[in-house]
Amino acid sequence: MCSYSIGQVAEMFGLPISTLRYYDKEGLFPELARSAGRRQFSDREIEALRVIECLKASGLEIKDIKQFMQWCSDGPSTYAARRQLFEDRRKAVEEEMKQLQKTMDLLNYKCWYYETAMKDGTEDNIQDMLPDNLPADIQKLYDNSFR
Amino acid sequence: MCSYSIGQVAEMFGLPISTLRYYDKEGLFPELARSAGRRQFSDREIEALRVIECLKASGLEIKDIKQFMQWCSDGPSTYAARRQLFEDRRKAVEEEMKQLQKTMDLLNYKCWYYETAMKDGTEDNIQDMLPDNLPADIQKLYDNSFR
DNA sequence: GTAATACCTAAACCTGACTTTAGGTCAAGG
DNA sequence: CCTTGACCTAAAGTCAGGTTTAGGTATTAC
Repeated sequence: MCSYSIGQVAEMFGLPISTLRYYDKEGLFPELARSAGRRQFSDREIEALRVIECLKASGLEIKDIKQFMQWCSDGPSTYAARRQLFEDRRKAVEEEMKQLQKTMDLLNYKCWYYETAMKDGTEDNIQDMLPDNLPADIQKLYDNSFR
Repeated sequence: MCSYSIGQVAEMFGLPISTLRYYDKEGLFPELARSAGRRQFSDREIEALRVIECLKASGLEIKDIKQFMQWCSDGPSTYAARRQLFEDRRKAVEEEMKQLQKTMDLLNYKCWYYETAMKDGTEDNIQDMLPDNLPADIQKLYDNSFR
């Protein structure tokens, strides 16, 4: 069984030590061991940290991550709840990716817009032709970013 | 030329009125007109708001969005800066999408994990076989989420 | 004329996720 | 011995991005 000090874990994950202490205080490591007052991170906590980063990236709040970690300590009776959580996060991330694609479409449109403006020396030409006589692929980018 | 009240714009964008006032206070509508003290949003501000939502979704902070809006008021001399901003945002969003894909991979792995655990009634079997004898596609999901 | 709406400002407040500060313990090295 | 380094706690501070509050104005509907 290997265990790591808080400093080693901070190094491994590129996180400040204060963040790990904060996570612990918020209940994200319900089974974290101590030796002479010092935290001893085991492989369980290393894997937990990977999941914490994933759930955070999916948009979950700390207090809900805490709930999940508690479920993990509660054993097999919480499998269904844990599975549902990951399902829900999957849906949320899918939504987020769709949103980001719309964002990307508008960014691409704007890049084209300013390239054209720089060629012309003015944006007036583009602005006037906004309705429909701009290149079909460009118009599509602009439209996609709406809905 | 049509103009909209703050209430109409809030309705159009599904935003609280207080948010629009806050954006205005932060300098996001440098050319916003007033009539008898009331804000009059024109098509310029409507388009600005679309861009604000896009830049926000790309991860840009309010103070940097303000800078961009200022550039827009400053005329053609800022075309290059504006273009560069959108380029940079495009890169940032690309990165974010890659990150989200890794997140998605781990979420998918975890969904499979708990489905299997529920079939088996325990997660011990899965945990023990973590190294390499799990289905290749599943192992890949787990690995992908690392780097 | 008076009451309901829709707007206005400045300033205080809120939330989540950390970070910083101040003061303390403990083990190893010179 | 005593100092350095790595750890500890509780509590206060920070920051972005708003939201709420308190008090006021102007227009419209009866």
